[in-house]
Amino acid sequence: MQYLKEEIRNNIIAAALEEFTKKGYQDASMRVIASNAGIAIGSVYRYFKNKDELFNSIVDPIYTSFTSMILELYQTEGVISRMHSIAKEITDKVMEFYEEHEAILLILIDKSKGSKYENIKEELIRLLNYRLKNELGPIFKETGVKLQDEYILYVVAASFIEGFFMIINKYKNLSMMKEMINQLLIVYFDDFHKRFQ
Amino acid sequence: MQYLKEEIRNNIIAAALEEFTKKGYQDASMRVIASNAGIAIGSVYRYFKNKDELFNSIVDPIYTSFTSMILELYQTEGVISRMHSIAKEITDKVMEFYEEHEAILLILIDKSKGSKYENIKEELIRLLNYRLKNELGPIFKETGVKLQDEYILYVVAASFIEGFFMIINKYKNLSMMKEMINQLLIVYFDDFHKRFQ
Amino acid sequence: MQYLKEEIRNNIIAAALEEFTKKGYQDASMRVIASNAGIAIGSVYRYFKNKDELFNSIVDPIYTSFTSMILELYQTEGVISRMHSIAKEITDKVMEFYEEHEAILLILIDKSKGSKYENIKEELIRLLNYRLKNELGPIFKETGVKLQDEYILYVVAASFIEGFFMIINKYKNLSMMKEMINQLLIVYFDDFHKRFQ
Amino acid sequence: MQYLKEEIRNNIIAAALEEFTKKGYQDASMRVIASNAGIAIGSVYRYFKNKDELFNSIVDPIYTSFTSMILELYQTEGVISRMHSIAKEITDKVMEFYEEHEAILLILIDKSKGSKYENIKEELIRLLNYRLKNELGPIFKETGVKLQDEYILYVVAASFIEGFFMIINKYKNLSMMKEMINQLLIVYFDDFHKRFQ
DNA sequence: AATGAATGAGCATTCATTCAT
DNA sequence: GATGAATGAATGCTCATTCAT
Repeated sequence: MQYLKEEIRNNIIAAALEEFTKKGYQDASMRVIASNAGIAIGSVYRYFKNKDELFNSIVDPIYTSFTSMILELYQTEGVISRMHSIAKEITDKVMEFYEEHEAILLILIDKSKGSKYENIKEELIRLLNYRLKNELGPIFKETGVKLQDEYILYVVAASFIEGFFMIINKYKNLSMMKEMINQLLIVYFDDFHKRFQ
Repeated sequence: MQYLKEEIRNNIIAAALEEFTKKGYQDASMRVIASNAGIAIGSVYRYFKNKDELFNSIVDPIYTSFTSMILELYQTEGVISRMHSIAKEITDKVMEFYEEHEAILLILIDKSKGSKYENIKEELIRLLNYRLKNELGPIFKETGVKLQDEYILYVVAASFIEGFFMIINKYKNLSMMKEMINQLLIVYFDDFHKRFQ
Repeated sequence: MQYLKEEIRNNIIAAALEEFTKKGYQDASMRVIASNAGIAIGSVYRYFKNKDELFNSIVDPIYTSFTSMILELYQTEGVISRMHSIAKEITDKVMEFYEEHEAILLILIDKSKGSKYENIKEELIRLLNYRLKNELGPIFKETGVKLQDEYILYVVAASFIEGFFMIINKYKNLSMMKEMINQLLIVYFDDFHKRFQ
Repeated sequence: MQYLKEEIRNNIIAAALEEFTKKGYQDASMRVIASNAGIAIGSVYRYFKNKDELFNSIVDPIYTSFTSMILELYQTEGVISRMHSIAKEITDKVMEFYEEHEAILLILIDKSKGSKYENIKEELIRLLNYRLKNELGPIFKETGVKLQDEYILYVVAASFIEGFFMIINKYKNLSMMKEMINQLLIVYFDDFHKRFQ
C-alpha cells in the first residue's frame, strides 16, 4: 500500500496547493481540500495531523531553503557596485526558486497569513535592504550623497519586492516574466544613487 | 448622562485596534475585544451597533480623508512629469489625517479583508496607474519610449502605494514623514520616462 | 410622592398596553415600554418585578372577572331555548366587558401567547360549547336531530368566538360593533337546529 | 453511505415537530431540537441547512398541497350556492395531505409566525372571502338581500377556516373528518343567503 | 428614587477535528 | 485503512434583568 498512500498524499497536497493559493492559509477549508483530493475529510487527518501540519509540509522545505538562500545572500560580500546588480543578484536567485517551486513559493510569500511563515516576505526585504545599505554606502560616500533616513532604502526594498512578486504572479511565460523583472530592476535601480543628488 | 462614557468607548476602540491589528477584520473576535476592554460582550453593542460599525468608526475617517486626498491629488494636471512641484501638496494633505494614523492606517490597508474597505489599496493603485498611463503617454510618445507591456506601470503604481503606506505608518513626526514621501516621489518618478530609453 | 408614583405607574401601564397590543406578550420589548412611558428601563422594574408581572397586573383583574363571568354563565340554567339566544347572552356579557376594558380584553384574548393566560379564549369557547350542548339537547331530541359527533358544536362555538373578536377588534364605533355581532349571531345561530335536519 | 441516516433525520424531525408545536417557529430553539433528537447541535446542520429549511421541509409539503387544494376548490364554479355538491370534492382533496397532517398542519397554521408561511391562514381567508363575495353577489341581488357591511363575509370566511382546521386537526380517521367537514359546510353555508333576509 | 450602563445567558450558525463503523 | 457522521467550541448578536451611581 506504500504506492497508493503516496498517490493519495500527493492528491491531498495538490488539492491543498490549489486551495491555499485560492484562499490563503487561514481561509482554506479542510473539507474543500479533502473533496478536491477525492477522499474523505477523515482521511486527510491520516496523512496530516491537522491543517497546520498540512500547510507546513507543503511549505516548510521551500521555506527552509529559501531562508538559507537569504542567509547566503547576506554573506555575499561587495561583489557588486550598483543597486541594479544587487537587486538582480537577489531576484535571479528568487527566480531560480520560483522555477522550481512555483505555486508553493507564491503561497509562502502571499498566502501564509495566520501561519508561522507569515513573516517570510519581510525577511527577504530585510536582506535586500541590508545589501542595499551596505553596498551603496561607499558609493553614496563617494558621490557625496547623504540620506536623511536610511529607512527610505527599506521602503524601496519592500516595494521592489512587492512589485517583483506581482510580476511573478502575473506571468506564466517564464521569458516574459524575466523581461518584466528586468525592466522593473531598471525602473527601480538604474542610476539609483543619482536620484539622491 | 446623555452620552455614553467616553472612557469606555476609548477602551473598546483601543481593544478593537489591538484585535483588528492582530487578527484582521474577519478573524477579530468581538468577545476578545470586549474582554480586553474589560467589559461584557453585550456592552460593546451599546457603543457600536455591530462589528462592522465598530470597524468602520475606527477606520472610516482615515479612509475618507485619505481617498479624497488621493483623488484631489491626481486630478491636479501635470502631476507626474513634475513630481517635485507636487510633493509639497501631497505632504500637506497627509497632515490632515495624520493624528490618528498609526495602527488605523495599517488596519485599513492591510487588515480590512472581509469589510467594505478590502479593496481600498487596489482602488488607489488603479487610480495612480490610470494617471501614470494618461500623463506619461504623451511624454513617452515624444521621447520615443515604447513599453513592452503597460503592466509595468501598474506594478510601479502598486509598489509606490506600498512604499507610501510604509512611510505613513512609520513616522509620527509629520515633517519627517513629508520629507520621506518627498524622497520616495523622487526615487520613483524623477525623470521617470528616461528609465525606459 | 404617592401621587407621582401613581402617575408613572399609569404611564407604564399605558405604554405597556400599547406595546402588548402591537406585538403581543412575547414579542413586546421592555425597553420600548419604558421609552414610551418616558422613563428609564431600570425604573420599570421598580414598579413591576419583571415583564411577566407587568403583564399580569394589567391583565389579571380582567382575567379574573372574565373567568368568573364565564363561570356564572355556566350556571345560568335553561332560560333560553334558542341557540341565537344562548350566544347572545354570552356575547352581551362579553360586550359589557369590552365596553369597560377594551384594549385589555383584546390583549387577554389574542395577545397573551407565552403568558399564563394564553388559554382564556379556549375557556370561553368551552363555555359556549357547554351551553350549546346542554340547551340544544332537548331541542335536538324534540326535532329528531341526531349529531354524529358533538365536536361540531365545539367547532361552531370556537369559530363563532373567533368571528366575534374579529368584529370587536375591527370596529371602534360601538353601535356598528353591536350591529355586526347581531348579524353574526343570525348567520351562525338562526334556526340552527334546522341545519342538521 | 451515500445518504444520511434516515433514523437520525426522523429523530430531528420528531424533535423539531415537538419544539415547533410547543414554542412556534420563532421561539423554537435549534439547541433544544438537537438535544431532544439526542445529537450535537452541529449535526442538525448536516441534515438541514438552517432553521428555516428544517421548518420548511416539515411544513412545505403540507403547505403546497393544501394551498393548491384550496385554490382548485374555489375555481370550481357555483360552489357556494350548492355547498352539498362540493362537500365530497373537498373531503376527497383533504385525503391527499392527510397522512402527515396532525402536528404539522397545526404548526403551519398556528405556529409559523416569523417564517414565510405566517400569512397562510389569512391568504386562505381572503381567497374564500373573495369567492363568497363574487358568487353570493348575484344571489343576494336576486333575492333582494343587502349587506350593511361586507366585512361580515370576511368574518364568516375567517371563522369557517378556523373551524375547518379544528376538524382537520382533530380527527385521525379520514371518513369521520370528511363527515365533519361536510357538516360544517352545511352549518355555515346551507341556504346562506336566506339568513340575511 | 431614578437612571441607564453593564451584564450574561441565550440565540443560530460554522468548521477543524475526532471516532465508530 | 478509509469513511463521513458527529462533535462542540467558537462566532456575532439580542434583550430581560440588575446594580452602581
